[in-house]
Amino acid sequence: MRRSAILDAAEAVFAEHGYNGATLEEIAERAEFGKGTLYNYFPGGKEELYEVLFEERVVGGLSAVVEAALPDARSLATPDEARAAFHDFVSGLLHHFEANRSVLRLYISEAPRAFNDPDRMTMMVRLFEGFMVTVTRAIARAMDAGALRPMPALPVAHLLIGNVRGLLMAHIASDCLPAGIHELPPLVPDETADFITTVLFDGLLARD
Amino acid sequence: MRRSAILDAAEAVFAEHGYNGATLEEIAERAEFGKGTLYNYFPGGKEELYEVLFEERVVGGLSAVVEAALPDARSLATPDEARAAFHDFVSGLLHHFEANRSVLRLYISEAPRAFNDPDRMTMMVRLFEGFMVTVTRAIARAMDAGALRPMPALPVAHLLIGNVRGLLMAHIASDCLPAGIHELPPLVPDETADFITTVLFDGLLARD
Amino acid sequence: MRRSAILDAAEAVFAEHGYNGATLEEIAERAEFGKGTLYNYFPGGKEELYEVLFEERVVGGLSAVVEAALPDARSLATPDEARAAFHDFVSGLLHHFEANRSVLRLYISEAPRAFNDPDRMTMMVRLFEGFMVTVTRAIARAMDAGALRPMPALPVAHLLIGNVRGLLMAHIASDCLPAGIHELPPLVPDETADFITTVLFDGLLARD
Amino acid sequence: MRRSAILDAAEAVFAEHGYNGATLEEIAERAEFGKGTLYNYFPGGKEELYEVLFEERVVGGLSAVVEAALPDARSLATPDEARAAFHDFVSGLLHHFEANRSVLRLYISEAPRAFNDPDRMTMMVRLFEGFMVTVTRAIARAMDAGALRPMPALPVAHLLIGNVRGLLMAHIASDCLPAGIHELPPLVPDETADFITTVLFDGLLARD
DNA sequence: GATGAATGAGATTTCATTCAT
DNA sequence: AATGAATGAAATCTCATTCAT
Repeated sequence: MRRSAILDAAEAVFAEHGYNGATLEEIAERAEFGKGTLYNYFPGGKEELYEVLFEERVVGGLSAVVEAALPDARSLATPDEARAAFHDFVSGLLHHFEANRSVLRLYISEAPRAFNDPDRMTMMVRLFEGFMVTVTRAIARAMDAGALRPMPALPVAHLLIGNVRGLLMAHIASDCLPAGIHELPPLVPDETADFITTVLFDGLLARD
Repeated sequence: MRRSAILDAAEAVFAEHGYNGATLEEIAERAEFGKGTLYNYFPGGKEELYEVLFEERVVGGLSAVVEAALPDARSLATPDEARAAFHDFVSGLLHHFEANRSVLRLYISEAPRAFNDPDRMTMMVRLFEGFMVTVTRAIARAMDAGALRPMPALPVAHLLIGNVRGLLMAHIASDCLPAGIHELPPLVPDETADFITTVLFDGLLARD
Repeated sequence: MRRSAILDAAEAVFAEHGYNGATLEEIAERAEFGKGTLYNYFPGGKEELYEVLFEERVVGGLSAVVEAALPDARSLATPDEARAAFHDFVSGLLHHFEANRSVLRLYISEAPRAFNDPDRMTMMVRLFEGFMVTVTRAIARAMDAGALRPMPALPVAHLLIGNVRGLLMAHIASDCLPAGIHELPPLVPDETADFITTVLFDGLLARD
Repeated sequence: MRRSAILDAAEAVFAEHGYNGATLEEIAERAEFGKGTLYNYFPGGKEELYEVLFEERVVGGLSAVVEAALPDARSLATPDEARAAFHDFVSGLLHHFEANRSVLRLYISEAPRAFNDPDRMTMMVRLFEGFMVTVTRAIARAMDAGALRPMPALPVAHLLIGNVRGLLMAHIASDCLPAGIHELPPLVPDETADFITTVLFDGLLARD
């Protein structure tokens, strides 16, 4: 209860100001707690708050999405099945992030902090490992079944995630802009999922 | 001379520690200058150093690559021409980043700082605008010529960039890891460019 | 019952970490009470705990020793009687502290805290007054009886106490040291009492 | 210059409030420096300030005294020579501390902090080692020469130091007291040295 | 121009104490 | 009487920036 109120506040403040710009003062204030209370729930302080947020909210959310869309039980044996499944996955990600704007901000803007510190990077890799494994396994299954062209599955997974992240970055960039500088149409999850799925499955080349 | 020695030092230190972790002390030391001297060359201090670095090195490098591979003069009228041109582009990016590791680190891990501050974001969008416009225009040309399937060109540009960034992120992540946690094969620019081009142009679906 | 369980815990924790290093959290934990309960028994909090400990355990113990060895009723009329009595006193102190290591730690390392605060110093002086008076009176009696050389009795009392404290400090110092740095033989109360008594009564000068 | 101004301020503040009660704020204020300046001179912060103070001022002062009074070259072959030398030593200590009140306060009230931390204790033992060795060696020489009764020299050194410290503690205690609670006459270094020397060399026993 | 000592705002963190339950 | 979550004052320490030399 209290714990999640603190996490809510931390999520908002980290998303708005970034890890370094966020102050415990502001988090405590927004949570309507004293500063010291944070340390009762998260003795590790700022860093622990950040990690828990990533674990529970960022990765937790992504995992829920991937497990809903790409369970091991789902058949990916035909091109249509594969396309439908990955469409669901991409669409799920977009819906999830649309509904959790500040989680998205955390993911996009704060995850790269890990590149400056091996410990943080190790933590991140561990956190995202399950997620990546599930995605990669689904891709491999579809390839094994002959639905997808045989390729190294892990790089394909990175491409897929990179596609989603690329579009999301472009879209939240506009949130941060004063006005009309960026002309992207609003992100409509299902249309965007169609778009990504089409490019990725059918390729950019014109066909007759 | 001095100026670029300072920038070299700043590039290295920002890349290693991130914007917040970098100290002017260390930059000055590595540049073999006094701290005060930095302010003669970059009166705006740390923030200006960061901006100049992005402008001259990150964006400058990207622009050189895109202009080499996708000049307006290059014909993109047939699928093969388009494929070859974009392959050159991706390959150029990968080669550039392979040769400029710390620029890559800046691009991947420090650019997202912009999401926490509208001013910085505006700057970033301006800086990257030319680059994005050139990529987008090339895509649009190939579509207009019938080489590529007609789609909104800007989102496709974001996808393309996102693909490259996704793979690069995965690769520099392993640099930051203790050992053997991540099993990606070493990034070979031309093979990786083949891979990205194939997926993007032909799609993942198996074809007979 | 409860009260003394709390004092036991406080004694241990103060002895181990010093006044400032001790936390009520740890004291409560070791006493197996809630933190709030401490305030039911010792409304003055940390400071009161410390004072009570000094009064009941440090000074209380010292007073018991001095009253056993140097009661007003004990005859100190001859050199042998005086020597025996003070030997008993010193030996009693050493035995007491040997059996109460953490009381000793409190006495040696935490009493000096009083020097930083007149109120605490006043308290300390009051607490130790009875003890010092008894020692001083015994010395004065022995002097009046002609057993000891006439000298100002109070400074002699400080010397005597200082001797004991000096050796004790040297000995507990070795407890705190990593290994073999300090070469003092183990403190054997009766031998050490012999030693102190000999020096103090007979002097260091060689005699024939 | 600056460095010693900071040390002067730190000495005064530590002496007045003790290690824990002292704040860097107050030290900086008294030194008429900004807080940050302290860290230019003493990067280790409060702890380093404290260590340097002990090394340079407390131990440095004691070593100067002991080397002046008890150099290896001084003959301690007869009782009179020994008595004179140790009288000089005690008198030197008392003069030194009379002239350096806050150094005395540091020595008396802050050195015991070491008992709560092995690292600090190790440091203290190292710092005081040279001093103790010199005193002990002088005692041993006097014993070897037959001037003093043969006894273990190190414990005798602790007794001697303990005597001085005991009297000093009694005297600075009165400084901390409101008024007239403590009746010690003012400490007159040479008389007090006579007193200590007499007790220690001739013993307390009355002689005819 | 070059320097680096000085600065102090501002951040994180600790913990004695309170008080509603 | 017993509790321990909540509190926030207060402490240490960092570092971008200034400016006299």
